[in-house]
Amino acid sequence: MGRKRIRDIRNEELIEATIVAVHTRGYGVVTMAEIAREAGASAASINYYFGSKEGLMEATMRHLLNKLKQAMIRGYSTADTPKDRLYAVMDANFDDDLFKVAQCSLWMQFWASAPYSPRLSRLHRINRNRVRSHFLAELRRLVPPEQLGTARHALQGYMDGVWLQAAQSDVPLDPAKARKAAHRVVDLVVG
Amino acid sequence: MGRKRIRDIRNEELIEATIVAVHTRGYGVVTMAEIAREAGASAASINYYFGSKEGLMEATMRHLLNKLKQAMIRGYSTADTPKDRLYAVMDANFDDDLFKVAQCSLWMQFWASAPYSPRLSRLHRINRNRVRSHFLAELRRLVPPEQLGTARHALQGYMDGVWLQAAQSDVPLDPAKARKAAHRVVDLVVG
DNA sequence: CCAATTTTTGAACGACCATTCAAGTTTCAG
DNA sequence: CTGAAACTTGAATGGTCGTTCAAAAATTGG
Repeated sequence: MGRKRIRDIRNEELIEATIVAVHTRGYGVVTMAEIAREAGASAASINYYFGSKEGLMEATMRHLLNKLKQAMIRGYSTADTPKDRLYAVMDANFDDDLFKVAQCSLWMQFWASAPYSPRLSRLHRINRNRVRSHFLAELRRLVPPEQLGTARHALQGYMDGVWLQAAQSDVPLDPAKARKAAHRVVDLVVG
Repeated sequence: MGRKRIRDIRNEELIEATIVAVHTRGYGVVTMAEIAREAGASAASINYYFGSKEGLMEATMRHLLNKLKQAMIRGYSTADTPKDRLYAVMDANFDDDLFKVAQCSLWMQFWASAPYSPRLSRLHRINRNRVRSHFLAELRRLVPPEQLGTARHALQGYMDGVWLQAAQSDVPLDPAKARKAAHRVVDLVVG
């Protein structure tokens, strides 16, 4: 099992380097060599670990999706009322660990290229459905049935929109502020 | 002036082909040859008209931004109350001419790559500021000052979010339905 | 119909890049 | 200590793509 350690360490280093490199150079144009330099490794060693550039990208996306999932679980564990759980869904997306410019940027770029990669679009769809059903489950208890679709649409759209803007920010983000703003939008929508 | 005609016709044809090709293949990987084939022309002739690939992309973006601007002006001309003008801003973004999968897709991909191209990011910033100030101008008359920021944020975020989702759709969009939904969100936010 | 201008394109060029591979270096179980 | 397994990398490979350019084709004004 000692054998597995190095692989795990390298994986994480390379994924972190990927996040930084994709953010600074752009998903479409970043090269293996640039990612490798960011990680202090060689392009060949990335292929040794991830098989290909696409494999690296998929692994990086999985890493981010997992962060989101963990934040969601963490939030749910201390939320008792439907509205608190609605807040929790929002808070997970604006978690301190997730709501950073580089990560929002990466997220958006994965999003933009997901339709052209079966491996990425699958991840994307799974995540989107999970968020959607969380929203619906809580909203069902908070708004009349005829407003359900509109409310879900408004909240999920808002979330996406904020990430989109965050990705373009040239100053560090303020996750706590974003959560406050999100709560106010929730209040606006569910009354 | 007969001299200008051919150039204009070709420009439009090539831009339309660009929209289709970028949508089907992805901004990051589409090639000049693919765009040319879509337009029934050669890659070399695109350079003759637009100078470079980036020039073509900028021209295509300008084309879409102009469509949005026209739709906005059209909507404003028949809106009398602040709320009607707020509807009009939304309606412009979900105009029959604009709210199509290929165009939403293109829009989003431009968005994702704007930070890495000075020419594109300039266009992006200008458009974003125009939409923002339209929202603020109308909202000022509809919500109390302390809710102004939240309301603007919620509506603009919603708009972006819907485009984002529309870009991933695998069925044709229904602009009229999108406008109705947007109106309901506006009602939800400004009461 | 002619010459000048505009438009089109095939082919060539030059640069770039993901991936592979053979040859090294490091790590570690026994 | 030792040999095998894990890890690393520089260089080579094969391919792709944007751009250029010279020459051909089409258009236009006179």
